[in-house]
Parts: sequence; structure tokens; C-alpha cells
Amino acid sequence: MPLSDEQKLNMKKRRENILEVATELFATEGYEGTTIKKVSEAANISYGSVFTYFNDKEELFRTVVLDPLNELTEVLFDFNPVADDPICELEKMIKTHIHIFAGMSTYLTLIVQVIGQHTKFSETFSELDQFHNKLLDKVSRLVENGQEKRLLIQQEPFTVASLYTSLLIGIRLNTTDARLSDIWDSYISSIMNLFGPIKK
Amino acid sequence: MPLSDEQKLNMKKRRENILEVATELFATEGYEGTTIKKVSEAANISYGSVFTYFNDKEELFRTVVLDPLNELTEVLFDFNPVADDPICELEKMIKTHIHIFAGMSTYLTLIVQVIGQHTKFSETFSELDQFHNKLLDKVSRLVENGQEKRLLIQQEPFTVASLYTSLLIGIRLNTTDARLSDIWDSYISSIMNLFGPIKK
DNA sequence: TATTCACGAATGATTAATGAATCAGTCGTG
DNA sequence: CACGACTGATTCATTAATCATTCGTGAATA
Repeated sequence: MPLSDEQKLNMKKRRENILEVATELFATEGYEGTTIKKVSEAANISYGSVFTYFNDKEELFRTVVLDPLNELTEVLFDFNPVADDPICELEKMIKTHIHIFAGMSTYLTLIVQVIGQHTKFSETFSELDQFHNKLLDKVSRLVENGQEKRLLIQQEPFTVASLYTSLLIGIRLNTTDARLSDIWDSYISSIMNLFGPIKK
Repeated sequence: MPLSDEQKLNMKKRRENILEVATELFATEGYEGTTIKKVSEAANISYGSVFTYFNDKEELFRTVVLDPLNELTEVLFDFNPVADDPICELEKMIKTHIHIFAGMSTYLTLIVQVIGQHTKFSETFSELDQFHNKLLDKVSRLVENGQEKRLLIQQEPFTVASLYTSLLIGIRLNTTDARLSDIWDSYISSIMNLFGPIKK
């Protein structure tokens, strides 16, 4: 009676397809502006099928927002706060982050909405906030490392880290036209200035 | 037959009250999540009355977003791009902008939504975009001025200006807890680093 | 000053449309 | 044949917008 492996795989694909089209819709139309009907049509499945994968609209939304966090952790936290060459590590980190942010336009637009309406999406936002705080902490430690080695000017490390993540999300917000990664690359050296590298 | 001055004044107050509560609702609940019923209740007027001041919901939204731009222009553009002391002018500008952004939490949350869902609110977004471009232009000129005087390191002025406005809106987005202006003040010197001031 | 009149703002019940969620029935597969 | 995914019409709630009606105020008249 249990489903065959092929069926399970099919359902997994179906589920992921729903999440994909729902991400796009939630991002462009907003939570209330996105209807289950629109989702089902975009995913080419029946209205009722959406509810076999998600109990209700709210669960679908929460999944769309929180599911990608796991794999995002791997790439976003991929830097060494106690590196011997903190400047080089910072540059690498910025480059990585910039490319991630350049490539995840739709999802990040959605994140922006959750942050903006954090009272409405308080539980979901809370998870994002935890994620953000962990990132802030790790960036802070790298900044601290750079300052101890006298390679960065003295600033409150947590403040700088906050400004850095603010800048990342702000760029994503301001860059509405789907620009090429080239443009994003040109930001890197300027962003580095935020950390106050000391020229020798 | 025309209305008395007192009545006109009363209607003006009523209208502004609607705009005020609608701003709050649109910002926290989103466009679709905000109902005319909620607006009328929050404004303590009848449902139908909302429509004597605004033809439809969309017009109410557009007014809420675009109306404040005029007085915002005055404070946001209040700096001199050809100042003799560009560094000082930059610091003053940052300080002014930071205080404006710190104080306009609700409205800016709304702006964030319009930018995030710019395909949905394309006409309204277009107006915001024009406003933004004018600001970018003026900031660029100040940066150029500073670079010509060799007080700022050489960077593409428009890129730096873009990063600056991205940072402003990003901070507003990331600072969800209603912090004191003190915290915002601590950002100022770090933000200055973005422009690459040359120490002498 | 008192009374009537007329204009337009204010009201909220009503209308027509649309939403989320349900559920009885169908279909596919092991 | 039996289990569970799939379907979409149905239900019930909620929405934007309308509209017939009421209410308030200033002007006109006596």
C-alpha cells in the first residue's frame, strides 16, 4: 500500500513546484494578493491539490519563507572569522554574499516583505531574525579579528556588521531592474570601505 | 451654499486623519490586508465616508504613498553639492538623513513594500523611482566635489551614492525595534566610511 | 429672530464578486 | 480491491463599491 519511490519523487517535485511558483507570487503580489487559485494555476494543478501538500495558506507561506534558510546558511556562513588574513577573508565574504544576493532576487523580495510587515508575520519573522543575528555575530567576529590585527580602523564591530547586512538587503531592494552581476561586482570595493580597511 | 471655512477645515482634518491611519494600516497589514472597513474604524468614521474623500482604495493608497514626498523633498535635499567643505557637508547630510529615516518608521515601511512589489504598484513606484534618482544625482555631485578636492578616494560617484541610499533604506528595514535616535547616531561615522574620506 | 429650503457630507445596509477551506466523488497504482 | 492522491463544485465569510436615506449647516424669506 505505501507509495512507490517513483510516486514519492513525483510528489516531492510537485511540492517543490508549488513552493517555487508560490515564492514568485508571494513576492510580487504579497501575501493577501496571492490566492490559492493563482498558485494552483501557476503550478498547473487543481485547487484542492494545494491543500494535500499544505494544510493552509499560512503554512504554505511559512514554508516558502523558511525552507530556503537551511541551504542559505551553508553559503552565507561560509567564511572564517579567525582567518589569518581578515582583509582577504572580508573581501571573499563580500564577494560571495553579493553574488548570492544578486541571484536571489525573488526570494529576497519576499524576505523584505516579511521584515517590513514583521508584526503581521511575527512568528515567521522571528525565525528570520534569529538567522540574521547569527550572521551578524559571525561577521562581527571577523571584524573584531581585523581590528585586533590593526588592519581595520576601530569601530564598534556589531554596528559595522549591522550596517553591512543592512547594505546587502538595501542593495537588493534598490536594484529593481534585473541587472547583471557585473554591476554588483563594482559594488564590492566600495562596500569594503564600510569596514574601514587601513592602507599601508 | 458653499461650505463654511470651518467645515472645510474640518474636512481637511478628517482627510488627513484617514491618510494617517491608512498609512499605519497599509504599512503593517499590506495593501490587500488593509480593508476600507479597518480604515474607517481606525479613523472613527463610517464606511461610506472614506469614499467621499477617495474615489477608491487604489487612490487612497497612492495618496498615502506620494503625498508625503513633497515635504520630504525639502528636508532630504537640504544640502549643498558644491560646498567648500564637502566632508563637513557630507557629515551634515548623513546626520540629517539618518534622523529623518529614524523618525519615519511607518511611512518608510510602506515605501519598502512599494519598492518590493514594484510590478504590482508600477505607477506609484515609478514616481518614487524618479524621486530617488533625483536624490542619487544630487548626492553624486557632492561626492564628485569631494573627490575633485582630493578629500574622498576615487570611486564611481554614482555607485557610492547608490550604496548610500541602499544603506539608508536597509537600516530602516533592519532596525525593526523602535530604537532611540542615539543608536542611529552611532551609525553616522561608520556610514561616512562608505564615501572613503581621506585622512590627513 | 424664526422658519423654510437646498446643498452636500455622512451613513451603513445592500450588492456583486471573490476568497479560503471543505468534501464527496474520481482516478491511478501496487 | 483498497489506499491515498487528486479534483473542482460547494460553502461560508469577507471584500470593494454603490446608493437610498439621513443629517447638518448656511442662505433666503418674512
